[in-house]
Order: sequence, then C-alpha cells, then structure tokens
Amino acid sequence: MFEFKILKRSKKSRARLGVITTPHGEIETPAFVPVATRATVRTLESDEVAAAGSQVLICNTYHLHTAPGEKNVKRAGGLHHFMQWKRPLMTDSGGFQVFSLGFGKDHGVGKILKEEPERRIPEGTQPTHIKITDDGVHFRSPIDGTELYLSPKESIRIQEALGADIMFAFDECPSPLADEDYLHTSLERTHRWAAQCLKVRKTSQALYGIVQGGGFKNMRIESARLIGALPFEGFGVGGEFGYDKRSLQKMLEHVHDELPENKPRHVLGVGHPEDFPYIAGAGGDTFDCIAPTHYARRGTIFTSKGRLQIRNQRHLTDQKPLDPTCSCDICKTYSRAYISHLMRAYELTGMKLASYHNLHFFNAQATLLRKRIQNGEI
RNA sequence: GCGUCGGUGGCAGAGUGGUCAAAUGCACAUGGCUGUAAACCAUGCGACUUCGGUCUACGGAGGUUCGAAUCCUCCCCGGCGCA
Repeated sequence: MFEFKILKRSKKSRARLGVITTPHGEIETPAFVPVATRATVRTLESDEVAAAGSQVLICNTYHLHTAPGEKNVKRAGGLHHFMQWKRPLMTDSGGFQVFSLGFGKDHGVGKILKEEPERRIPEGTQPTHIKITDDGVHFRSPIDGTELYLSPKESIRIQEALGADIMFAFDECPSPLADEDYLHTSLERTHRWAAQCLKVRKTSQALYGIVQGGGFKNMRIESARLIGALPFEGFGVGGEFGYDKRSLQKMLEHVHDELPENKPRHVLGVGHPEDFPYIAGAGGDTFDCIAPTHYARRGTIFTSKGRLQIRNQRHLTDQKPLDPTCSCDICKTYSRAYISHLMRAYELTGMKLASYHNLHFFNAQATLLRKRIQNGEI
C-alpha cells in the first residue's frame, strides 16, 4: 500500500501540499525527514523523535548492512520493530556512501561545493578505498577495513530485509569534483542500475528512482526523463546542483518539471531551515538532512533568529531557553546556561537536549512551510 | 633554622647559553559542516605593526656574556626532609 495524494497546488510556485500513505501511516508533505543512519536518530529514543514532530525517518542500507546486518534486523522483526518506530520509514540505498567513502573521503569534500574547483576528477578515475564497477561497488569499511559489496541487486535485497516503507534505488552519488565525462559515464551507470533495481524487487515496498546529473542542466533533464519514465513509486533527486542555493533551486525546478507530477519527490540530503521554502517552491515533497542532530552534537543550535554556538562561554550565564519562541520541551524546561554547561563538560545529555531541540525546530519549520503553502504564500 | 627540590604564557607542563614569543595538552575564540567515516575538522591564541618587523615577557633585583627562560649572587614564594 503506497499512495500519494496532492491536496493543493500553489499558484505561485511548484509547491504542493500532499499526503503520502504508507503501511505505517501517513506523511503530510512537504515533510522534513530526519536521518537515522544506523537505526537511530543519534542521542534520541524513537518515541522522543516522534514527540519532536518527526513523521518519517530515513535509515541507511550500507551502515545497517555493516552493523548489525540485515539478517539481525529481520530477525528482530524488521526495522520498525527493531527500533520501535511506528511511523513510516525510508532506507537510503548506500549510493551516498559511494561518494562519502570514496571521492568524498579522498578529497575531504562534502557533496556541496562553494565555488568552482581548480581540478576535476576525470572519467575512469577510481576512489582510493572503494572500487566502482559496471555492476556494483566494492567498499572497504573505514572503521575496520571489512570488504563489502553493494549493487542494485544487493541493495534491494538488503532493503527488503530491512523492511522500510520506502526504498531508494542504488545509485552513484557523484563527487561534485567529477568532470563532465565522468558524470556522463556515472549517470549512465546509475540509470542502468535503476532499471535493475526495479527488475529485482520482490516486495510491495515502495521504490524511489534517483535522478542525478550534477550541475548540468541537460544531464539533469535527461536523467529526470529517463528515471521519470520508469515505474517507480516516487523519485529522489541526489548529488550536487551547483555552487549556490539559487542554482540548486533552478536545477530542482528543471528536474521536477520532467518528473511525473502525481508521484512524490524526495530531495536527498538537502535541508537547512533556510532551504525549506525553495525546496518546496521547486516542487519537493520530502527532504532529509543530517543537520539538526549533526550540528547539535557540536553545539550548534538552530533558532528562529539563526544559529547559536551554545558552547560559548557567554551562554554559561544566560538563563533564557535556547530559543525563546520555541515550544519544545527542552525550551520549556532548560536554560542556555545549563545546556552550555553540559556541552562544555562533554556530558551526553547536552547533546541529547540540543538534538531534541534542533529536531523539533526543523519539524516545526516544516509545519510552518505547509501552513505557508496552505495560505498561498509560497 | 638547616638541607633539598622547585617557581615558565588563563591552567597543566616541556625547554636548561644562541635555531625561543617559548614544544605539547587543556581552556578560550573564529570558521567549516546539507542522502552521518564525524560528541568532528581547520585556523588563531603577549602587544603593536606600513606584515618586513618592533617592543615587552619565563617569581623579583642585580651580575657574567657578543648573546640568558637557561649560568652566578642576593631576595621573595612553595613542596619535601631534618631539627
């Protein structure tokens, strides 16, 4: 059972309000999707993640395959039961790890660049620690060196064992440093893999195809047409899109214009609070980002007035909540002084309180986003 | 009182004649982080600067030396031991 209903289309933009129905309930879209890589939104219990307003999480095939292994997850009754999360779940395919553990690690870059690089990765180059072939990817765990192989078939097999409501096709998330020829070859491979994923699937779990194409409009459009024509239940848009928010927005618009409009679109790995309006405005329905929890553990608090480095000494005497306008349990209960103290003392509770607040903030921003679309503001 | 060891930047702690504005760690500050390799990474951290340097600093005061955080003398302070 998988369904996407569009409740309202914006007259101002490509934004739409919708509901995705899954075996584990509904997702009001546009929705923010917290990242639970290893079957946990770090530092938080599943019911806390739900209490913070999260509708759906995305777990990771590569990491769960590494530990504890899909067999153990299946034995535990599947991901939902394993982590005691009762709402919808997605699993990312491991395609991002092709980048993050490959060229990303080699060059110390994330998938988003700020400016044009001096050198680009030519076609035919292999990352240092992993090997990308026509059929799949040979990984080596950066933690213990364990060898690991993922392919469309393997990824789908694992994702089916994990049992999330929504799976993603196995792709290559290309490095933002890849040159045009590299991207062409990679895109072709990702397209071939997409068809293979569809072919080998055995369950009724929804499967999203992934559009790539880097910062090249023609490749993005080509990819969107090709992937969009395949019988996926929805679509992910991955990789990088250029050097600024504006080009990201434009590229999303081009891609979404080519995708079937009655199916949900997920923007992979993008979603700082300031990104929400244009992601939705470009026609995105769901989007995930590690930012709330990732930043929280480093002391960066997201607030209605921007970011806050809670570890700074000055907060030690500040009795205000993290965000005076926030309605979360943390802001109702604890002061900046307390959380600053905990973070400075490396107390785990500090990371947890910060994570909860940030997560709540992101979810609240998504709620606000829906309201604004409803009101015709976006 | 005698003996002995020691007093170095916000803290801890290297250095024991020039290559020392002084290792390293912590603390602090700034920047980065967008499908989690990440409770992480990078930079700065005496003052002034035309960024080439200049000045002030290693308990205090003198001294030796071309040159002292480093050697000598006295003083102050602390640990330990003996009275």
